[in-house]
Amino acid sequence: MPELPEVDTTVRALRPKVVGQELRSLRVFDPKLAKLPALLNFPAKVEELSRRGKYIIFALPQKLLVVHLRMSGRLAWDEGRGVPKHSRLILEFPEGRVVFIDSRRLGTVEVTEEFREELGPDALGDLSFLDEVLAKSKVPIKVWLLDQRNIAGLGNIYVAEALFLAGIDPRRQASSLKPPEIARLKKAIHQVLNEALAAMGTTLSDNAYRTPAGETGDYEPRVYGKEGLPCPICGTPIERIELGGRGTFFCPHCQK
DNA sequence: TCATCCCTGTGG
DNA sequence: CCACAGGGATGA
Repeated sequence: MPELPEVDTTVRALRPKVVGQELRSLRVFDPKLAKLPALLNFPAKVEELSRRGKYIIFALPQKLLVVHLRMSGRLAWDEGRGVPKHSRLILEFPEGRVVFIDSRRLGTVEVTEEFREELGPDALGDLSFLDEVLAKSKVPIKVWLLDQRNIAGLGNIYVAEALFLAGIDPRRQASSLKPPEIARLKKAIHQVLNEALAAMGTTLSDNAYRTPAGETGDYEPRVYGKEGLPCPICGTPIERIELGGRGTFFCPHCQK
């Protein structure tokens, strides 16, 4: 579910709750995560909470607790004591707890000493590197933008949205983009991400992403998931194709 | 570079 | 029942 805006919203909401607080214990509800508690010494003060791409990093003394939400994961903050449905892990703090809820159980949590993921530059940062790098790749631009080693943070929704705003067909070879198109793409990526951040992300369906406080994200996609519905610009029905094994939505008239 | 797999839930 | 799902690792 979560892409950069959802992860960033999660981190910003949790930061004031956990930074400087003592992590008292981990409660595990999924055998896949059974080894985690033994890897930490409790209590462990949270020194920092940060985002790298779509990863969430709790910095503890000498250790990093690294969470990736994948498709259906989310982090909730509450002061309750029960175990919410689909809980996989609970981080206990004196004044509340972070609950890792993940119905599909594809999310990952690990403890390491050093963050070692091959991530491209953050999608929210300076995108001037695209000028040079896109020219070298023959893969469809949609597939290129989804690869976190190229650019970190974009996922299936916001790639679709950015390519729509930029007026670029997702099937185009990355190397075929002309300078004006790349300029439009950079602008579109930042616009879409900033819109989504302002809306606290995208909640597509009921049981999906929520902020840690349980609020929905109110970003409304223009083309993602809109197959058959009229393009918001020209009215042409939005098409759905498959690219890189993922559903891909676009306007065949506006995106060339 | 592609298919397959990891999992479970939901909607048509 | 099958198709599909906001992600990513893996092996062919």
